Amino acid sequence: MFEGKKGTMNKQSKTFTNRQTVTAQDVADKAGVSRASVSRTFTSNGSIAPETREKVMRAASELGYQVNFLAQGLNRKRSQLIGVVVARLSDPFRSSLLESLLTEIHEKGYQALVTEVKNQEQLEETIRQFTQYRVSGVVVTSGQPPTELVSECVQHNIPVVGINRHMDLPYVDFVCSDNKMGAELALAQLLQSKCRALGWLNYKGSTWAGVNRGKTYRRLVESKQPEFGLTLSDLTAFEDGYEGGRAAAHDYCLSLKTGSVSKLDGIFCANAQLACGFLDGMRECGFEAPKEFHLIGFDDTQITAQYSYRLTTIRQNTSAMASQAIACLEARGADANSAQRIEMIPVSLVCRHTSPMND
Amino acid sequence: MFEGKKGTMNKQSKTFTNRQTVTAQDVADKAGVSRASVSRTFTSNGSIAPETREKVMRAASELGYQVNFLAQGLNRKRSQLIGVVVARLSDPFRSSLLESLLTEIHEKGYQALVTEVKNQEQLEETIRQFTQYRVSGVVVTSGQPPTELVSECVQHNIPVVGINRHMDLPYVDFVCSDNKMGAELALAQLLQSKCRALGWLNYKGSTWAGVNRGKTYRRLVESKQPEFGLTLSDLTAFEDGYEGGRAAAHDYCLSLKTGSVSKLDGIFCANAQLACGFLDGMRECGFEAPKEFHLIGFDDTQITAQYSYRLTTIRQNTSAMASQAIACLEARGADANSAQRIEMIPVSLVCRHTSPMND
DNA sequence: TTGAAAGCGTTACCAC
DNA sequence: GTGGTAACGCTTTCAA
Repeated sequence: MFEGKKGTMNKQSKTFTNRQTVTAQDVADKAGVSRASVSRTFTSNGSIAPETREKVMRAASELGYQVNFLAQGLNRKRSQLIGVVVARLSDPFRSSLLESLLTEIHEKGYQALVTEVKNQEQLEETIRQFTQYRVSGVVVTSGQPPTELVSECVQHNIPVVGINRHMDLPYVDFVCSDNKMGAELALAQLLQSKCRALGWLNYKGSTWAGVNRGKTYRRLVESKQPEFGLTLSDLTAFEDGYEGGRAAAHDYCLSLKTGSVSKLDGIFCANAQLACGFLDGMRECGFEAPKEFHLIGFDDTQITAQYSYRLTTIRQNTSAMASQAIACLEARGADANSAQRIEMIPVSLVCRHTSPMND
Repeated sequence: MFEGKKGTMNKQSKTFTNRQTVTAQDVADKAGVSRASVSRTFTSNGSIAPETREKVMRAASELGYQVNFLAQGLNRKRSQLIGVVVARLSDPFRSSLLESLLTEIHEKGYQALVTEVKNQEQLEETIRQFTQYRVSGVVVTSGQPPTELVSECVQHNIPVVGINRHMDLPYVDFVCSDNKMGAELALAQLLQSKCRALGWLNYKGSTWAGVNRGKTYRRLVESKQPEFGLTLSDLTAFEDGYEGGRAAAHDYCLSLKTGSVSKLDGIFCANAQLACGFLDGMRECGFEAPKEFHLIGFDDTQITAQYSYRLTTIRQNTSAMASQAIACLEARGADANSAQRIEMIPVSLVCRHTSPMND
C-alpha cells in the first residue's frame, strides 16, 4: 500500500522534473506487478511466469528501464566488474594483451576497470580500490602484488589471476605462455640453421617472464650442448625496450672489434622491442640478419612483421591467455578453495626474414 | 540502541566467520560515535571535530575499514568511475592516448571503465552500461556515438567529451589536436625543403581526425598556391595502418612507371602507421627519403623514432589532451548547462631523417 | 508463481 | 559538531 503510493509519486515527479531515473518500482507499477517480479525478470534467478515476464519486459522497455548496477552490486556484494592491472602500454605486446583481455571480459558480460601502475605503491592503492568496487576478479599483468594485499583479496573472496608472472600464493591462479616450448622452437630453428654460437639478449631489470625465458632457454641449450657443441653467451641490455636493444648491439659490436668476445651466429631475445632495437643497432654497425647472424624475438607484435624488420619471433597467443585468465577467475569465484591452476599457453614460431624457414 | 546491538553482533560474527566486510557501523561502534560521523570523516563534507575525526581514523585503520564505493555511488547517484571508449589499441597512438587518459583519470581520483568497441552496436551497449554504473563522465576516443545515446547521457546528467572527433551535439565537449597548426608546421617544413609537388596520403575510410587533417591541409596549400606554385595530389590507401601505407606506395610507384602520375617531392600523411608503411613501400621500389622525396607523418609514436624509420612527424600532446578532457568532464559535471567547450591542443614538429631540419 | 519486507552500506538532511 | 533517520535501487528469503 505504502509502496504503491510511493511508486505513483515517483511517476508523477518524473513527469514534472526532467526525466528522472526510472526504477524497478516504476516498472512494477506500470506492469501491475511487484518489484520482486521485476527483479526476477531481469536476473533469470527465481521462477517467474512467462506472461508476467512478458508484461514486465514491455513495461520496462516502454519506460526505458535499466538495472542500476551500483544497487545490484551492493546487494549481491559483488559487481560485474573485473579489475585489470597493466603497465607500460607503450609496449605493443602489453597493449595487444590488454586488447584481448578487454574483448574477453566484455564477451563474458563484465566491464573492465583498468589501471596502469607505475610503481609498487600505485599497485597497492589500485588493488585496494578494486576491492572497494567489489570486483568479481583481478587480473594482474604487471608488477609484483604484495602478498599481503593479495591475501586481502582472497579474504574478501576476490579471485586473482596473474598473467606471465608467477605469484607463489595459494589460491592465486596463473596463466603463462609456455616459455619452455618457446625455447624449444627457437633452438630448433637456430640449430637447423646451423647456428652453434648462441646468444641470449635480455634487459638487466627484466620482468619475471623475461627472466624465466632466459633460464628455460639456458637449461635447454645446456642439455643439447654435448650433442651439438653449443655455446651460450649473455648479452645484457642496460635499458629496456628498443633503445636498450640497440645499445646492446653497439656494445656487442664494440666487444667484437676489441676481440673481447667471439662472434655469435644465433641470437634469441626476450622480447620484440629489444630484438628490433638489436637488429637496427647491428645494421648501424654493418651487420645484417640473416646473412651474418640469425635473430629470433619473443612476442609477435605488429612491428615485427613490418618490412624493415621482418623478425622471426615466438608468437604468444594473447586471446587464449585472456580467455584462460577469465576462466580462472570464474572458476575460483565459484569455488574459492579449488586447487591452484597453472595454465601454460602454447606458443608458435613465426618464421620471417631474420631467421628464415629451412628447406 | 538497536543499532548498537546490531553493530556488536556484526563484530562478533566477524570473529567467528572468516573476516566479513567491516562497515561504517563497525567503525562507529569501535570509536564510540555515530555512523554519520564516520561518513563525515571520510568525505570531507560536513563539519567534524578534529578529535572525533582522529578517533574515527584510528578505529577505521585498526579495523581495516574501507568505504564501499557501490553503496557510496548508489547514494550519491554517481560513482567515481569514468567510462573510456577506445578502439584498435594495436595502433600505438591509440594506446599512448589511453595511457595518458588512465594516468590523468587516476590522478584526479577516478577509476577508468575501459571498453574497446569494434562496431556501432557495441558502442551503444557500452554507453548504456556506463550509465548503469552511474559514471561521472564518458570519454569517447573512437566511433561515432549515436546522437540519441549521447542525449541519454546528457539527460542522465553524465558529461561526455570526444577526443579527436567532433560530435555536433549541444552539451558535448570536444578536445582535438590542432590540425591547422599541424598543417602549417608540415607545410612550412616542406616549403623550406623546396618541395612543390605535394602529396597527401590517407586511408579511404579514415577517422574524423584524418579527414579533418586532410581538409585543413588542402585549404592551407591552396592558399599558398599562388605564391609557391604548388600542386597537391591525393594518395589513397585502401587498407588501414602499415600495410595500407605500403600498398599505397606500391600503387604510386606503379603509376609513376606508367606515367599516369607525376613525381611528388613532399608527402604529408594522416598518421604514423600509414607513413611508416609508405616509407617501407617506397624503399621496396628503390626510393629513399629524404633523397628522393620528403615525408612527414602525424602522431609521434615510438616507432617513428626508430632507426629504420626516423620519421619526421607532427607530435600530438596526449597528456595535454587527456587533462583537458577530464577537465571538461569535471566542468560540465559542475554545471551541466555551460557552453560547449572546444579545446584545441597545440602540436609540434619533430624533425627527423625523412625531412630533416633546414639549416 | 507471487508479494511483502528485510536488508546491502552509504550519505544527507534535520533536529538538537 | 553530532546523532537519528530516511532515502538510494536492488535482491532475496519467507509466506501465502
